[in-house]
Amino acid sequence: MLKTIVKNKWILLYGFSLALLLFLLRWLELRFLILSHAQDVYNGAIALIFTILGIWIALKIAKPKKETVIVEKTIYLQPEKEFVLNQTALEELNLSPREMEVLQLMAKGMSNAEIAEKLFVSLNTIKTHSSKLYEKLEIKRRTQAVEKARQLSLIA
Amino acid sequence: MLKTIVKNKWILLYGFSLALLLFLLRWLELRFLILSHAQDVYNGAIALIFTILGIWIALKIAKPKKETVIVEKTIYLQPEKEFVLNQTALEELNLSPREMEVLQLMAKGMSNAEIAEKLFVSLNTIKTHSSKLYEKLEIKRRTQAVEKARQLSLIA
DNA sequence: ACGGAAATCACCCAAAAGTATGAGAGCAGT
DNA sequence: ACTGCTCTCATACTTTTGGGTGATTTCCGT
Repeated sequence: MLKTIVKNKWILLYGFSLALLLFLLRWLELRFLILSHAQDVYNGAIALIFTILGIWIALKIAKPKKETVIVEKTIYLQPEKEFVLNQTALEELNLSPREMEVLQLMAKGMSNAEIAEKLFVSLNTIKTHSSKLYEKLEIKRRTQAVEKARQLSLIA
Repeated sequence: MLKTIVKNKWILLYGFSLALLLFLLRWLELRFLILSHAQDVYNGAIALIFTILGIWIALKIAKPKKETVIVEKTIYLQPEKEFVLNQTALEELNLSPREMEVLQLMAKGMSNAEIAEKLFVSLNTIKTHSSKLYEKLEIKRRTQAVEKARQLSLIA
């Protein structure tokens, strides 16, 4: 059942890619035809395209004229205490590397979706990791995870 | 359909890479063909001239960009072992007493429901407080609140 | 080669959190 | 008395998070 679905996705995506490809080829062909039949149109197209290209290049490369607005922002810096990871607690909890990673990103206030994106995995995967994390830490919520991890010196 | 595509990043990337590659090859081929024609120099000239024209236009048109320069005023806090509430930051944020209370309970890993019970108000009230809290702290989520409050030494 | 752990992902459902909006009560300063 | 702020609560809706289950793949140790 699941296998079938996965297979279908492949086919769908393959078809999509193929369609895109054929479209591009067709477009190139058309361009080529214009070249051999209507030189003027072709020249015009070149002119237009390269004008746009020029504009684009200029906008990309040129240093923007700047109008500087200065905003002052106060930043409070906590002098770093040397963080020492609690190796003992870590081993006792038996967290996997990936789980630790997720825990750390969690503690930074990232959402599951953000973590998923950062680690380049799916949202579901992060959910699985976090669930196991909660199990191992014997907690219920993500804020408790952060709290507990801090207490155990698992994170800074 | 879209959901499916998003979920299969690898497949999507593969499809795109393939399409891009083939497109590139086609483009090179076309370019070679063009080079064998007589019109090329003329076309090249047009391209060059209009590129330059485009650049010129862009430079003329370009609006000055507003650039916000944030000047960071760093303040180092004393390296104390005991927790010292950052009074300055607290005043700047303009958090109400109730909001502070909620923030502290949040940091302990309590859920909104638990906080509501503890403070003997309704869940909706806590939601209102937390929303305002997020607004004032310029954040989106509860874990970020804990993180930020800790950085600012608003909580232990 | 087999078993187990880890990592990945899916689907469904439920709970918690968050957003938007409105509104009333109380309190302090002008 | 008027204004502004805080605290309170509600309703309705969306998003995020968490729980449970099961599948697949890879890698590691026996």
